[in-house]
Amino acid sequence: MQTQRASMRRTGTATYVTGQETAQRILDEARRLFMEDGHGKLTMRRIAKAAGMSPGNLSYYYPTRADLLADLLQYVIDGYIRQLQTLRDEASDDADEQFRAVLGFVFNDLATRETTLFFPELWVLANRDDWIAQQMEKMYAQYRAILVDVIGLINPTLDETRRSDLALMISASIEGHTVFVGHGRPHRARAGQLRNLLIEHFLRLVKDTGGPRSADGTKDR
Amino acid sequence: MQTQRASMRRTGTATYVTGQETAQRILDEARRLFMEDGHGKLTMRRIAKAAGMSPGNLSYYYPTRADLLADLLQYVIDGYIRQLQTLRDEASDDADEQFRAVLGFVFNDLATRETTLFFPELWVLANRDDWIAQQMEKMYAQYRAILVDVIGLINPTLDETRRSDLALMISASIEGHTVFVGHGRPHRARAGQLRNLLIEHFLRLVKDTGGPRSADGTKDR
Amino acid sequence: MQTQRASMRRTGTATYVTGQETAQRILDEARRLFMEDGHGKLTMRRIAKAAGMSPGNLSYYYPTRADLLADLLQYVIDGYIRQLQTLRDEASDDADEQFRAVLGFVFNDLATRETTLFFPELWVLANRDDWIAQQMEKMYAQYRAILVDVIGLINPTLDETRRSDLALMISASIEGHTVFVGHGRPHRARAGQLRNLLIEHFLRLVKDTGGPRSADGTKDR
Amino acid sequence: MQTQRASMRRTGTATYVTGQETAQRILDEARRLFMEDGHGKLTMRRIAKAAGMSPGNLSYYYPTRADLLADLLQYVIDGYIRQLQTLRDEASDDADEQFRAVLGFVFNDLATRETTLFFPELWVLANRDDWIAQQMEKMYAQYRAILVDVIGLINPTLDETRRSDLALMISASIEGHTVFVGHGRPHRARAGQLRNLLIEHFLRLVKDTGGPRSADGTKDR
DNA sequence: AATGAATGAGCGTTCATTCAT
DNA sequence: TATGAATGAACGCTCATTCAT
Repeated sequence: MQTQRASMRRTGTATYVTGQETAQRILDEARRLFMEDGHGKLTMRRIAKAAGMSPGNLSYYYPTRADLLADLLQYVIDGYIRQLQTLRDEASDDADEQFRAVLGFVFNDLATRETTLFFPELWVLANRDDWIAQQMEKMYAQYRAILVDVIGLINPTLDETRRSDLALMISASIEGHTVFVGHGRPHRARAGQLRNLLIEHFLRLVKDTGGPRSADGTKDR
Repeated sequence: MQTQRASMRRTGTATYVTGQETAQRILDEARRLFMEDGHGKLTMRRIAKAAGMSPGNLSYYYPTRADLLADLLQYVIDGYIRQLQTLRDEASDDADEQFRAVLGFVFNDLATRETTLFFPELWVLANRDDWIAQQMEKMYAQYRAILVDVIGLINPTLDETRRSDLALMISASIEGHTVFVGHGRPHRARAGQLRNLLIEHFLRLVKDTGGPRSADGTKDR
Repeated sequence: MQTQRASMRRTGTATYVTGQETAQRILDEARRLFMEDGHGKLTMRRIAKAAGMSPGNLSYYYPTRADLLADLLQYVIDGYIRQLQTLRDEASDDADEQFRAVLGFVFNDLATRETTLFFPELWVLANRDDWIAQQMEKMYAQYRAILVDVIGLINPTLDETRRSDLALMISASIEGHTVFVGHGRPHRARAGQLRNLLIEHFLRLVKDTGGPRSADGTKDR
Repeated sequence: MQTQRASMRRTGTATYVTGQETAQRILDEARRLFMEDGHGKLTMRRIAKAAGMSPGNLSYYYPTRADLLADLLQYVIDGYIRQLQTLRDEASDDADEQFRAVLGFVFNDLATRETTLFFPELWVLANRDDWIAQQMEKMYAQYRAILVDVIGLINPTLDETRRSDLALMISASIEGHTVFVGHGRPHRARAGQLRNLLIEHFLRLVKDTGGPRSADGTKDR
């Protein structure tokens, strides 16, 4: 497993121990504030205060807010990627169970307070900032890569395109539930039901889908 | 059907014609700015300037930014609700076709620039503001009500709960595609494929799902 | 004579009486601070405080510091231009006396605290900002225009180019004395001597200079 | 003749070779930045970065910005003084030619980018800081000393005061041209004309001026 | 002799809001 | 209804400076 470091926009070198601690404190507090109050209220001053430092010192580590935000998102996204890799490593032998494990994990995660609050913010930012869109896509791509593999195990007759499309469709569908059954969302009570419904159903779909150019009625309309 | 104007937080009485026109102009320009640059850059000054008025006069119509935002979201959401109702009214007799029409419309809509930009912003706001969450849920509830009806036509053996769960799952799944195949999003080229895949597949699911407490392997895990 | 107004970069409309007063107070206090402490210490906050207003209100009148500075320089320069025009209007009939009056006025003015402090700041700004350089040149051009006229009266045999060159040389020479005999400068005690020396001498030069392409030994070396 | 280095405010002892090199690098980079962007943008951080060092280390050499500025101006001024002395040493035997050489050199120099940008900054600083005013005066005094000598050679009948006044007047006049015919200034195309006009004319003045208390019409007015 | 780390004040500017006109 | 005029807090950021390492 990789080391923790994700910071690349930081100019404060953090070579001393105190510096490293400060750098970490910045990311942690920024992360907390981001989750808590969203991007709009994530100001340099608030981060500095939360991390117990002066604004001047914060901008020694991050000269601009954009730099800090970039590192912060990288940091959080890296956390998710690491979880995904762990997930894969721990996968059982049975393909169906792998499928259930991966989607189940994501579904459960989406209901946590952190994820429910974080991802919509990320989606908004990605809509306005190309670099953020890229990082986000990189993360989702890693996630889908796992899905593509598992789908291939379940139904080896599917070609690459079909596997990709299925993975994309499945992951997009699950992500969509964040807004409805996520933490504090109105239908969170149905989360368990929907999770099983969705997973079993997509599992069946993967199995049932014919090979390349299958007769599933797909034609662009 | 509702009237065109939805303003309820506005304190300016807008009893004169010019006042009504101004009120409308505010909402239209605010809407445009919201779509264009997002909630974070939607400031009273910018709205006032866009609507060709002074900030002072804007705050005659909307004493606080929150009031304006509330009316604005109501206004935009009402627009979507109206579209949904039109959709229902124009539905064909064939249940399958109704299903395809409703979901097809939503899927196509999600790829428009406006919707791709607007909904994630709405989701973020709903995460932080209960009133907004309520209005959003009201809108989605109307949308799902249509779905529940159509699902009932397709498969009358399903009980209320099952219909609701299916409608929720289907709508959530489709919404999730906004982030991946929406306007400017990295996989927009697959939108057509995914739309058909998703719709046909959900249609089959609705048909195949057993009656109440069906043996679909669903148990909370 | 023109009205007092020079402001063109101001966005505060100053239509009310209080607004006009405020606009005037800003320019006056800014002018005072500029003379007193120089461009480097002329900050929006200091101006606002000196004019007894909030920074927010100052930026209602001048959205940016550059706008304020532009108006300020225009305002001060206009003051000098007005003085120059008065000077011309009051000129006596005798050409020699006109010459002495104009140069004597400038020389005396350069020794005032205001002018000694203001002009070097202006020269520095003109070195870095084209717009300021333009405004400055416009002012000096008006000044030289007067000189050119008087020189023509004194020695009608001179062609345009020669008159212009003489005016330029004379005015530049006098300006240079600001740094040496201006207010608080080390040789201010010699100001009187030098003024007479310089003026009489330039007067003789104007008289002695031959017509166009005179045999004054001028060849580019 | 002075040594090359003039640093007197510096507290870093610079006893090691590397220290001396660093001290030199600071002055050179500071000089470059001062010429390039002016006093207002000459910050400790920018100098440190340009000299490839940390702000902390810079303040080991110069504890305050004022100290650095003092040394810097001394350094630059010393450069000019050295040029002036070279000038004198290379002077021809003919007095008239010496006069032309000295003034010609200064006039040409004033049109260089460096000098056009540097001197007005110096004048401004001298207006606000006595120590700087002193150093500047010291430099100009040396320059005028040369002029006084040459003037004495040309016209030995002049007494000290008259020679001094003439030197002051001549040097001030030439300095004034910086703003009008210097580098990038609007009348730089006339520089050659004006130089000859001015020099020949002042040469004649020196020759023509009567002895002490001459009847040149000079009376304080 | 040098860097890393930190402070605290100040910068220009934007903002929601208020209120007299 | 509408604008003009004003506030005061907050924003991101830069600065000279200090001090431990």
